[in-house]
Amino acid sequence: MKKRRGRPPKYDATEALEGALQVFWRKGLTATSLDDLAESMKMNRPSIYAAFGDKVSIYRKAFAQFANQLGKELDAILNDGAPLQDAMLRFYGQALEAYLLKDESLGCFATCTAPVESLAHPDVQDDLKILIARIDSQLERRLLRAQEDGDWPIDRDVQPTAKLLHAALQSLAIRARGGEARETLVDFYYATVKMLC
Amino acid sequence: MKKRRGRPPKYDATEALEGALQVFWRKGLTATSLDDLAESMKMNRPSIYAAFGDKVSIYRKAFAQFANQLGKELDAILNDGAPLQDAMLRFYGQALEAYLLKDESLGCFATCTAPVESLAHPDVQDDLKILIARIDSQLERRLLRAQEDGDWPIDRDVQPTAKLLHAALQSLAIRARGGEARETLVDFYYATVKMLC
DNA sequence: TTTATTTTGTACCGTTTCGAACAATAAAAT
DNA sequence: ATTTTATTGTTCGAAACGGTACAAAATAAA
Repeated sequence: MKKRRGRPPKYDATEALEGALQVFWRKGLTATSLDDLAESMKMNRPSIYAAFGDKVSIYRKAFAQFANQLGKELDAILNDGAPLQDAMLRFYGQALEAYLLKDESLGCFATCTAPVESLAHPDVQDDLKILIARIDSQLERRLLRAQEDGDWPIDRDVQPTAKLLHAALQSLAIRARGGEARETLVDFYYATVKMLC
Repeated sequence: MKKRRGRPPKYDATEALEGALQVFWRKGLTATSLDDLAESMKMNRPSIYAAFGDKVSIYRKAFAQFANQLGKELDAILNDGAPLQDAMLRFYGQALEAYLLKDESLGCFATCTAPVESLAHPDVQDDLKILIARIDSQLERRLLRAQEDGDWPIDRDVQPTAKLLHAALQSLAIRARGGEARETLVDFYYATVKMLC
């Protein structure tokens, strides 16, 4: 680890991308201006461009950071030893906490901001597709383990159930963004867990 | 029905809004410029403004037209006398045809373009919320009728199942927009109908 | 102390954007 | 015909946008 040579950066890359994520989450890619980003990333525009490239590149890097953190959190929730039903209730409960942060109707960053950009920006479409497949896969593996543990009926189809559980999560994201009340969303995911797990 | 007095409009309001819908569907509200709209609505900008107001107003009017047409189509599919499973398969099949029109990964206009705008434009949030509730309600009524007809188990919960069927539709929309292949989407909705209907 | 290197921050450029002003046009009413 | 009313289409202007040039600043190396 040798020392850098020039003037030291004032920013931290992870923190800056976290700031970018917060604006993109609320405004989406297109409606977010470079001035918005400069403010929330606490950098000025030339520094942003030098460090992360143009606006789509910043969005994709923020998306990647979001996806990685999400992957870790889901893994922790799904694989902490709790039975399937408990795990899934906490899975949805924690998601909903992020979707309704501080009573803002945020929804999911990926589900609510990426689809609209995916036609104009094929790279974003790929990012979204990969993230969806990754969550599908995490849920499938959890269901498989539940079957091995005798915690979930062996005769049910893992893959479609995983996708349906994922669909419920996406629906929570969209419904939260649409302003539905927390209570109705909670009722929905409880019923979903009851029906599918 | 008396005759209008001034120069007759060259445009038809429904057709113009249909043109607007097509651009908004692909680009979303923010990324669509008034020049884009002028081209697809076959009107020039001042005429658009006089007839439909500003960009958000145009979007909301196109959204309303979309929602009304969708409501009628769903009603026709769900209530044509076919058994529940057949009706739901055609419900998803017809949706997917729109979502993958001409092998464009369009997804659903409402699901893919409205959420990202709903924080900046509370009116759009309301439009989205109302449309979601309307589709929920149509599915609920169909399940209730299936119970009355002995076509669906009386002991299952109508409301959560309707929302879950709706969630599968929303997931199809997002997955289509993410570029998933038609075949995997078809497999998903067949499995969904099998599990829930 | 001097030089090399890297980031910062001000200022700027060309383009695109939204919205409006204005005259020209087309039809009905008088 | 003339007037009235409503839409069309050209044109304009002010603001916002994404992106960049360039000098000042800050640190390590020589």
